Amino acid sequence: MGQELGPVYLRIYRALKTELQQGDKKPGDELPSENALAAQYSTTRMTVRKSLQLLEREGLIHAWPGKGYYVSQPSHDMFRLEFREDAAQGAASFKSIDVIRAPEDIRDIFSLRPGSRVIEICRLISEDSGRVAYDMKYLPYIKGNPLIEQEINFFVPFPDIVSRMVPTFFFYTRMEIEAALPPEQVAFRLGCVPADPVLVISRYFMDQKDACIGYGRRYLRKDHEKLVAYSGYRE
Amino acid sequence: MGQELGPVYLRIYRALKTELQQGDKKPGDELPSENALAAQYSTTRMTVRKSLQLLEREGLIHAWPGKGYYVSQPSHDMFRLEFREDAAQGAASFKSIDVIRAPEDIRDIFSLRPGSRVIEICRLISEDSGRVAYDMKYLPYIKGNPLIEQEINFFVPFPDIVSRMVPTFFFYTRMEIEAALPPEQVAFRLGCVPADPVLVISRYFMDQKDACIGYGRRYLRKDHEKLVAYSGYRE
DNA sequence: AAGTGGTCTAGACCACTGA
DNA sequence: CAGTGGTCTAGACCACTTG
Repeated sequence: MGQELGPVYLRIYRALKTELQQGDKKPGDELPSENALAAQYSTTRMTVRKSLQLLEREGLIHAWPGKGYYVSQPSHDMFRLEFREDAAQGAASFKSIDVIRAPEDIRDIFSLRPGSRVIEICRLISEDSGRVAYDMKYLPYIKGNPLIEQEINFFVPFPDIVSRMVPTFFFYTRMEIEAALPPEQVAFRLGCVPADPVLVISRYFMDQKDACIGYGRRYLRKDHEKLVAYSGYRE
Repeated sequence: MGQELGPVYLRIYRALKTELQQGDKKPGDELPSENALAAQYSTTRMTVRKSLQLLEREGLIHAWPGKGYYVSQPSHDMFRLEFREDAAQGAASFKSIDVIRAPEDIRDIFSLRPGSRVIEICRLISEDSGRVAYDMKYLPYIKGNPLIEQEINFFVPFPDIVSRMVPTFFFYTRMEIEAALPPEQVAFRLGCVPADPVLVISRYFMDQKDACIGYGRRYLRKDHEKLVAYSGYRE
């Protein structure tokens, strides 16, 4: 027999999870009650509850007060997607950082008046195989904020830069993913023809009042890098 | 003052969360110890722990055994993406369901021998504004499995159909998102020209042994429907 | 009425960090 | 060393479901 290691609540958790993995229990089936499990493992309800809460958090089971615990029907429509600012192996060749008059689309995003200025940061990401992505980021320009200017020169992740602009770190990011033909300039910089579709990934950093405080857009060449997401129980 | 409702651990949780939202505490700052909070709220450590675990699960704070609790630096590179089988308002006009000899790409996905057959389900999704998406789904064909044939005619979500094929409900989905030009047939059915890029969303349903047990591919017209994902603390 | 999960108490021992 | 979080115990009362 394998050694039973670690805290009691983890041993119970693993035992129950194994039962579910092996198909001994199907969605809709009832689990033993907390009291039954406590007796079975010679422990108390509080310890058993900890095991069950773990399974519940993973979406494997759910509690029905007054009745018992039941195996859940797993959902496969919520996905986890990882998108890192700095491509893992990608060499990020710096392109430009400027204060410019905001183009109309950027003005709309930040709700700025015509003529307002924004900070624009452009980068080209390359790998061994060639150019992979072109990245544009925008921040509202606030006079006399040298902090930002200094830090932008270093490789501080964009979310962290955005974070300095708000009084609290409570903000969220909305990502939009679409397919498009690249603007001529972008195609040129990516070294592909404008008829080649690219993946466009937009990120809107929104504060608690749903105002946009940072915006980034990345063009991904279709022949490199895919976006990957997962749902369910990946080992 | 607003009424303080609900269990004690939720009141403590809300009080602490409000402090974080208002920026009273910044990432890296230390929180009061469990004992201090228990005294402050005239309760016990176990109750306070429950509040803190909630915040910890949300990624807002982390515990450092032997030291204390600290406000976390939130990460903005893990996103939540919702992808529903049946477009919310989209009228799913049924197109075809057939048993066919697997094309080479599908054979590779399922690791099938040449000549093997698969079930192919095609659907065209339309909205008021017009055709939005074209959907292809594949399952290995297993003789004498009338269950599947019967159920496929109804609008059972694909993950649930796939679920019947495995002894346990433990499987995961891998999604790949890319930009591409649509194959001629797909462009025709979507009512767009082949030079118009589309979003291609592939889903691989994988069992515990990393074998593919179901595959779906959706072509999304670029002028409709974007994929949207979120990270961080959305209210 | 008996059993269930949800909450809560008032202790306990442990391994760990810091002064 | 005193203080911290991590685990665990042996009770308790409540609202709820079921027979």
